[in-house]
Amino acid sequence: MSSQTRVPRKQRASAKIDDVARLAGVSPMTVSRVINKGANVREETRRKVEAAIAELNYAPSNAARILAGGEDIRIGLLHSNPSFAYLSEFLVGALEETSTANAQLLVKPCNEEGGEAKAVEKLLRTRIDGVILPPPLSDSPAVLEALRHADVPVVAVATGRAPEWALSVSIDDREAAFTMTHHLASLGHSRIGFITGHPNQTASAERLDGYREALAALHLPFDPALVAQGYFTYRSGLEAATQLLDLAVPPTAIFASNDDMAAAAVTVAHRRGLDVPRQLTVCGYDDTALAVSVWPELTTIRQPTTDMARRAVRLLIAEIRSRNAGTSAGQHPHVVAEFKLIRRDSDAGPAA
Amino acid sequence: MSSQTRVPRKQRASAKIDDVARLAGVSPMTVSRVINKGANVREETRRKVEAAIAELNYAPSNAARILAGGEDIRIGLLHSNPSFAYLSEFLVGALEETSTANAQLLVKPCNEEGGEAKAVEKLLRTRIDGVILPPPLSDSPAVLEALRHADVPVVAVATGRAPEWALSVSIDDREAAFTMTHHLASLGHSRIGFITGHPNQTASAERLDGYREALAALHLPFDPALVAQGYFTYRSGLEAATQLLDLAVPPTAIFASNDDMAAAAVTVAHRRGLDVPRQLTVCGYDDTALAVSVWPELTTIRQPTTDMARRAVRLLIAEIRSRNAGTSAGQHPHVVAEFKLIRRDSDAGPAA
DNA sequence: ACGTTCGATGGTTGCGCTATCACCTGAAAC
DNA sequence: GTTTCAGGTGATAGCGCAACCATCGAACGT
Repeated sequence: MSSQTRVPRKQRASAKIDDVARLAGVSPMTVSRVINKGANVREETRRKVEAAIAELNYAPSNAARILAGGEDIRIGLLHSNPSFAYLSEFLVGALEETSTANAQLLVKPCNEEGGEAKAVEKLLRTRIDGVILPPPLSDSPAVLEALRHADVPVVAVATGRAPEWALSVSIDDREAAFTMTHHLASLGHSRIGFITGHPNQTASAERLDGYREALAALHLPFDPALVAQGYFTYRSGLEAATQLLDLAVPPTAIFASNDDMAAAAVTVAHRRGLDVPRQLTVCGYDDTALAVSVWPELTTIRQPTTDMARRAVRLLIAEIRSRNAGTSAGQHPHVVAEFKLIRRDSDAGPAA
Repeated sequence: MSSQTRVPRKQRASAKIDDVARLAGVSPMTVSRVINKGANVREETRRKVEAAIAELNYAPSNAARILAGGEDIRIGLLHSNPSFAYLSEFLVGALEETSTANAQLLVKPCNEEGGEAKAVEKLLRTRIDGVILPPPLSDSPAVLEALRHADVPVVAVATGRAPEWALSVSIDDREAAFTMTHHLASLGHSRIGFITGHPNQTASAERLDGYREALAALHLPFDPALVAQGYFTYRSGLEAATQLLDLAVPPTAIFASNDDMAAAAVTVAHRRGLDVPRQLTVCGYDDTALAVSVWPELTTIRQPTTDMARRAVRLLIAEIRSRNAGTSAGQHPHVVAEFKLIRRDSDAGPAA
């Protein structure tokens, strides 16, 4: 009835697709095509449109895109307190990939020991299309089980033995430990001590296996006394290294399952007046910031953490898409990333 | 003309606002009101709607909300490589806050020395409403200048001297250093060595000032020989500590401007057969993971990093909103967070 | 020469939500 | 008893974009 002149709701300063279309002298639809895949657009038209986009500094509205039928992928990332240093590299990679894929990343801490299932439940209540699990959560039976129960796609990262039903991205811990052990042997060491990781992380066993396999391959004897139990903490490394160096015939090299424990081994050596690496070689694993915050800087194994996070996100998104399309092949890819032995100053041949 | 039955575009499994409305027997608009602020809705109606929401497990579509006139805040976070451990705590806080505020966080590395301005430019090209700068970028004149030029709201975090035109969140470095120095003196130390931070980070000077002020307040002499230049790196800490301990009358305590350098000081002490803390007290700053990855664990100053990130985001969003509303008061709040002296095992009274 | 096909383009519609205003009730005010 | 007003509620109209046809011209075949 009334010819009311409603006030416009807002004045987004930024250009919209119609502005671009007008400037380029085409329809909005054509602009959309140029932005998206650009299929079936004449070269000349495309150029005009692109020029218009550049001139107006146009950036499509994500919200509108999603609303108009684009997908809206939401990925949850659960993390627990340990290894903040690792987490940040991981987050950066995940964030990067989710933003280029136009997905949302929801980061949730999952700290309390018993509250894991609860944290999962809480996360899932917000409609999550997939979950990405960095270590050590990627090994947590409670979390894994809760997620499996919810039938949500999951990527387990850097775990030694990912569940079959999940996706995974990891390095070959066994091979990495093999490589490091081989490296130490090639330096001339034959009594190589090993400090294990926490028994509830599957990677720990893999690393130990790699150590043993290398020994076997090199026809070196495996001496159980040279394997000391550690728990990935500095403190446990202190004890393990002490135990190893207290041996009647102590090792000439110690390979620790992470950098914290390697740093601890260095400390123990120094306290005993042992020069590293002249009198004792010490190697770590993970290449965390600690590896270069210690003197001498640690020879260690580096995982491409940021890149692994990126890959994990990509894997997850692919799985989500194929699920949505009903194309889920029931395949669960397990990606193996390349590790790298980083040689620094903590290794040398055995003392004469 | 044609009574074509268009195929529906997609079948979002999840409930929409209309479903809730129908179930609750009200209009979508009422549901919207309940979701948002709930102003002018009868208590009974609200309850019905809430029940319907719960039953359908309804979650509003962000995209639709934004599109329908909600704000769409995009915050950029620039970071450079140093102190990955810090970054991750920071990221977690920032992510948390942006997601509850329904804003987007765009994380961009800014590594190359000269490419800072370029990184800023690249970030700004994507329509950014504000930028959050963790250290050490919060002290980078190049970055700051580029941002100021672009007239974008900025929060500088953990900088000693934030530009007036920007927002900031930091602890009072001067007071923190004062507190630590005071603590050492109260333990009985009167010759307290100090290792400075990198001269291009403004917090360094603040910390030194705090040290000097505490000395003055305690009527202890200030001896320039007890101040050694460091650069926040482990290596520089090694040199600085060596210099300090080589003094004819060496200090009985060393206060380093960060944990890395404190760890280095511990190493130097150990190499000289000095027991820490029995024969030398060493204290750090920042409470990074390193502080507890070293033996003895470091007494240090802890910044509430995660919380500071949260606050920074909140500050930025408030500023963006008031700008959008044209209410920008020209005020630039500078929030001061609470630090905490964390006492661990690296300090004790001076040797008798 | 004329129909056929296909590539390029445009018009229309609607994604799910909220701003706006109209409306409708009941209670207080006259 | 009627007016007034406020609080509660509903109807309508987009937000900016992309899916879905429709269309139109040109290259192609016979």
